[in-house]
Amino acid sequence: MTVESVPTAPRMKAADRRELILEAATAVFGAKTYVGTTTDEVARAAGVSQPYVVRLFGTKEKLFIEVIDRAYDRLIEEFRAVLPGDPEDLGRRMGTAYTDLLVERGMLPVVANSTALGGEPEIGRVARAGFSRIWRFIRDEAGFSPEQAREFIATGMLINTIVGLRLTGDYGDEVSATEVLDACFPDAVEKVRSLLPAAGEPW
Amino acid sequence: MTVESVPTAPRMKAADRRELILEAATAVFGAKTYVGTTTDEVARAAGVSQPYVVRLFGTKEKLFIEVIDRAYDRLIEEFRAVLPGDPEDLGRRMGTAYTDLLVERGMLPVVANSTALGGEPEIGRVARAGFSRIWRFIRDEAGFSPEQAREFIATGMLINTIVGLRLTGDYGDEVSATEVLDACFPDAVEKVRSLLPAAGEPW
DNA sequence: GTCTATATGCGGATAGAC
DNA sequence: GTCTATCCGCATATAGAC
Repeated sequence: MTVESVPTAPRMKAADRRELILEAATAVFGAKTYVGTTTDEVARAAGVSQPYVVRLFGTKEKLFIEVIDRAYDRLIEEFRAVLPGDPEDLGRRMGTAYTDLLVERGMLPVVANSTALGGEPEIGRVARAGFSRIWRFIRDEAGFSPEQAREFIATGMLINTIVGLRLTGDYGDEVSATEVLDACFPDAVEKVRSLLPAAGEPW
Repeated sequence: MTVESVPTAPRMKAADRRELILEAATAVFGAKTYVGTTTDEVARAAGVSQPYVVRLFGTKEKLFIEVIDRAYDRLIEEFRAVLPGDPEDLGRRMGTAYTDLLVERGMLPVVANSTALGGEPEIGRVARAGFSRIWRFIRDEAGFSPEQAREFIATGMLINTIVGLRLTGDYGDEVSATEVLDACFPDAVEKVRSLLPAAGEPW
């Protein structure tokens, strides 16, 4: 009986492997923040070895930069998809597109996290650029007024907060999630709740 | 000539020293996030040794928890201070109270950072509790309607984002800070800009 | 294309002196 | 009340085999 070789990742084109790792990285970075994430966790989530992650992306920072860049792109892609239709209703459709992205693990949290990292030279640059793209899209393509744009983005940031705080249940004397969510997004309560992990749970 | 003793922190009552360290910690945590901050940086910012910080607060996590708890308290204190006066104008006064807190280094960023850490068992608990206090204050003491409350908090989160992104200048092809700030808070532009560090600058 | 082994540096925390 | 010395664990990154 020969010694079985340790299960190793199946060979695959580097481009596909990159894609796979980027998805895993989005989920992990989203759950644990940029600094809180180790390249090893990303590697395990993607089913490859830690050095290979570094090998493919150079550094953890470069990996994160690709992740947030992709996330901002994805966001715009989803917004653009709901452009056709009644302009009166566009804000609502875009809001739905935003919360729908909760199913793509890490996508929203990663964007949220990036907005806290403006102080990092490289990451900050990319984060500001991503935010700019969103802003321009909303103004130019969606045709929002400054006031509408401000309102829309502010609401998105509030959703990020609810997600980040894991405001999904009732925590004793703390404010009830239902109360905040009800006040904020009466029609999205169930969706948001069902897509959030419980507090303390991994995502 | 006797050998000079290494400059050492002057003796001081532990309570005062705690306070001093908490202020330094707020600034550092605010600038570099919870995970990104080392207890050594906090110590140096406070002018004491690293082990002493740990000695006084037990762990880095406990220190951070005290920091955000204090920050949420401070926030409410400032809001409460502007309660008296024309109710029509209360929202604006509270908004001003919020942005005025930018002068207290780290205060706002630390609160923002805490909202991303709901996944951490201990920190998440405290962060949700802090957010709850704010929410209840706005509803019960300030008497905001659910819609007003939602609007007010969402705007606060947007301000946090602008601060976190360091959206303070013109970055080439990126969106101009003036454009976003103008659209968001026409009357606070100068204050916010003047209180933010430039991108890449320490805070 | 992917792994194992490993160097290296850093951060949190402890022990104990003054 | 505060410091110095230091241990230990962990995370990133490199070298090099298969």
